Amino acid sequence: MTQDTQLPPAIFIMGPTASGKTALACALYDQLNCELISVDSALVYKDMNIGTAKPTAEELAQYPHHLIDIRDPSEPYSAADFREDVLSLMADITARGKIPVLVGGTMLYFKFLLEGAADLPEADESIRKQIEDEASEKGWPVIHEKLAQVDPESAARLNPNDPQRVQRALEVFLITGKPLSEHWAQQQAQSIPYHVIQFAIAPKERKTLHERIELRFHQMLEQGFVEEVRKLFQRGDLHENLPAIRAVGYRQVWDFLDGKLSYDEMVFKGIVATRQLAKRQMTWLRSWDNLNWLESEDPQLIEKALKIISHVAIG
RNA sequence: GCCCAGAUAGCUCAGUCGGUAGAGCAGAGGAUUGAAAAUCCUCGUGUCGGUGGUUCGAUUCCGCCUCUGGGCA
Repeated sequence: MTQDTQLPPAIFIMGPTASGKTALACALYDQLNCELISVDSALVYKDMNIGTAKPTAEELAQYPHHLIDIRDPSEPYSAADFREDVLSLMADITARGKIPVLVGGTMLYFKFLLEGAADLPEADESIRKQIEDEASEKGWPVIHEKLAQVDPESAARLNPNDPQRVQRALEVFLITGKPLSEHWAQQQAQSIPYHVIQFAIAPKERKTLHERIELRFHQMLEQGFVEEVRKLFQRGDLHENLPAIRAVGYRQVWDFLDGKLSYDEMVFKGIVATRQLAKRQMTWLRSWDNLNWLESEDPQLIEKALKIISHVAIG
């Protein structure tokens, strides 16, 4: 990726969950002429506040974030939706003479923004259901074989046990009559029209991150996380297959409310799921290009970030 | 004090009719194109509680000891 300093600046703050991204973003908001955009697949949902570690209403009043509370938990949001929303927001913010500051842990969203995405149809619930019904009857390997007949390239790439991707590849073919691999081949290289300064923030030691995650999960429970999920549970129109209800912590509390887990099991599995999320986020970050790494526990954190920003973007 | 059952990977446990052992979970690494806080892949040496005996060979059989459950007094 080339960094063209003629382009307007944008700042990314990425990192695993519980690493202190929000605090850094708010500190930058105090120092820079900027607007904050959340890059988080769970913060988009209304009525999911405690378990997503969403900034509080007071914090949001002082530090407004775009792309928070923009969907009901019953309405799925996607990486492509994000790409469209964020590009339009970034253009508006830049037009106001401000710097867009993107903060979050949903790495696929950042990737879509940086590298673009193929021109593909959006999810089709009826086709997905049709594929799922067949899969539950015959098993996913049979669906994979079916995919191999129409899109051998994708089938070779995908594991037969990966229902989500096998389903998506077949879905794309059924909607467009063209294999996913062909859509990819036709994809145009898209570069982001901003001069992006990217920060990654994480504790120095994995152990520290694990401690922060465990502490935070217990704090969420004290703050009424179970009651928050109970309200969603009692609505009656939500279910475990929705992206919102599959979110870390929500899924485990949901299973507790459904009688599938004891309270202690819920707590253990909730913490474990959060650790595993953080691990996957770190995997993205390790091979990410052009990162400026910051340590969560560094007392000079904000100064260091500001120095890099003034160096690269303003100075 | 006596009887019974246990003691094996970080945790829960399986197993070896005697040839030094393997699952699940946890953990680690990786992948990631409209669900991504999702989904998937790879990775298992540990005085088999201690000690003595039998044996070519004991984690496995036997004795004793320690600890943990449960029962009887």
